[in-house]
This record gives sequence, C-alpha cells and structure tokens, in this order.
Amino acid sequence: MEKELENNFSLKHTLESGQVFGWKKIGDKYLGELNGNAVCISQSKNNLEFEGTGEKELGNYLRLDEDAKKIEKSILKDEIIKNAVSKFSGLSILRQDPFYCSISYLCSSNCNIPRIEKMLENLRRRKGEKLLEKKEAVIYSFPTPEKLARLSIEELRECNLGFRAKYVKEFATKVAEGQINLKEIKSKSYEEGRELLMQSKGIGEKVADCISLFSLEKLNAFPVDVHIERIMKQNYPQLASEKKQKIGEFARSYFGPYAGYAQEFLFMHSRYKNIP
DNA sequence: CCCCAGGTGTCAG
DNA sequence: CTGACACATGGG
Repeated sequence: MEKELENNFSLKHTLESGQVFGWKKIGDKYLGELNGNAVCISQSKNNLEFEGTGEKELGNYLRLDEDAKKIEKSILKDEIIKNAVSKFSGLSILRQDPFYCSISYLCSSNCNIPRIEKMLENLRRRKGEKLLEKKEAVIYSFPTPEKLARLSIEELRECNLGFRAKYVKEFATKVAEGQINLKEIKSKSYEEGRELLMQSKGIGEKVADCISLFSLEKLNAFPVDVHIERIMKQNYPQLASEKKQKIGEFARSYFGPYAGYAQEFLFMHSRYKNIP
C-alpha cells in the first residue's frame, strides 16, 4: 500500500532517532512489528510505502496527523536548536505502545544502545511469537505483560537483562494484575503520570520521562540523560553547574509544550555531530 | 584489568 | 537532602 505525505516527514530520522528499538533496516526498507503484526515500511520523497498494517494505524503510529513544521517552529528558540532542527527536520515522535516502551527504557539504565537492542530482541526471540520469516530477517512479537510476568528472574536473566530482570518482572506483574493501568496513566497529567510510573522499581525520573514522551502523549516531557546533560551544559552556560532535574525544568519551560521534540533534536545533534 | 554505557536503589553523613 | 557506590554484562 502507499500513502502520499501531506506534512513534512522523515522516516529515517524518525526510526533512527533512538526513541524506539526494534526496527531493522534492510536496504531502504524498515522491518519491524506494529500492534502484533509484522510490518515493512519505506519512504521515497513524499511517498510512504508499507505492508502488514493499515494506513490509519500506521499514520497514528508515525503521528502523521500532526503538522510537524508547526511543531518544529514552536521550539526554535535560539540558534542552537535551529541548527539541530535543520539537520534532522521531519523527525516525528512516535506513538509507541506504552508497555513495550516501558520495558525498553527499563532496560536502558546503565547500558549502551546496541545492548538495549539486544536485550529486547532476546525477549522477542525467546518469549514472543514468530510473525514473519524472511531470508533477511525474522520478526517476532513482543511478549505480553502476562507472559513476562510469568517468567522467572532466571529466565529473564537468560535474555541478558542483568540486574534489570527483577524490575521487568515487577513492572510486568503490576501491569498484568492491573495494579498499574497504563491507559489510565495516559489520561493523567505529565506530573501525575510520572509520579505513578516512578512507584515501580527501576523507573526513575529519566525513564519515566521517556515513557511519558514516547508512549503517553506527554510531548512536554524532556528526558535528561548523560548526553542531553552534556549538550545543555555546553550550550546554556547558566546550567553549567545544575543537576539533571534543574536542566529538565529549565527545558520544559524554555521550549514549551513540545519540549520533548527539542530533546530528540538535541540528542540526534549530539549523537551524529561527527557525521556530516 | 580498568573504564564506560539513554540510570536507579540504597545507605551513610 | 546529597554524594558515593553497587548493580549485570559486553565492548573498548
């Protein structure tokens, strides 16, 4: 199926921004899973080509309904962010599945990106279901909260989760038993939702911000990781001796309701600063 | 063998 | 409230 894009959008900047794990790049196509189906997506200029999902479902995931140019404009507060936005224009913040997103960022603590990818792929391979088998790649679903909750710490350890295994089990159990209701959290304010998420062990301020931004429609959330901390301190001297929490507060009020977009652009800018 | 990686929990001061 | 330090694990 095909779709002509009305708004400014870059599939590459969106799927390779580090906000989401699990998309495999095969040539000019991206293979992955969306809502339990194996999906293949590619873009050429203003045209989006896709298989395995519907136009509406994909459009919602990619946030094609929002005007990206308008969002970008709203955060252009200075030359630094203008520079970052111009390099990665078309980056969209996905509407990820909250459970998958939560597990992703629970696994992210004190760990590098390739290894996070590996942990999540291990969970899919060992505990998910095979959705598609091609010679280039095999796509698995991500295990449900019930499935993860039933696993022992040892089984989770076998997926190389390390000390995060107990946190993943606790979170999955709370979701499976209804003690954590992600839909309900989504309907709450950024501040309230963040507090609720942080009641689960392994979720601190940064992870809660990532979950809020990438899967709970809290586009003002501004996760401050070591990279963002470094960039912010370099670019805004008044923050030089501030801590992560203050940096987040500053950014949310400085960049406004779409501060999360600013975070993604700055993160990309720092991640690829040595690549022309 | 030491250091680091999209941090967080814990415990002493 | 603030600053160490541990935590699993793979790679440099």
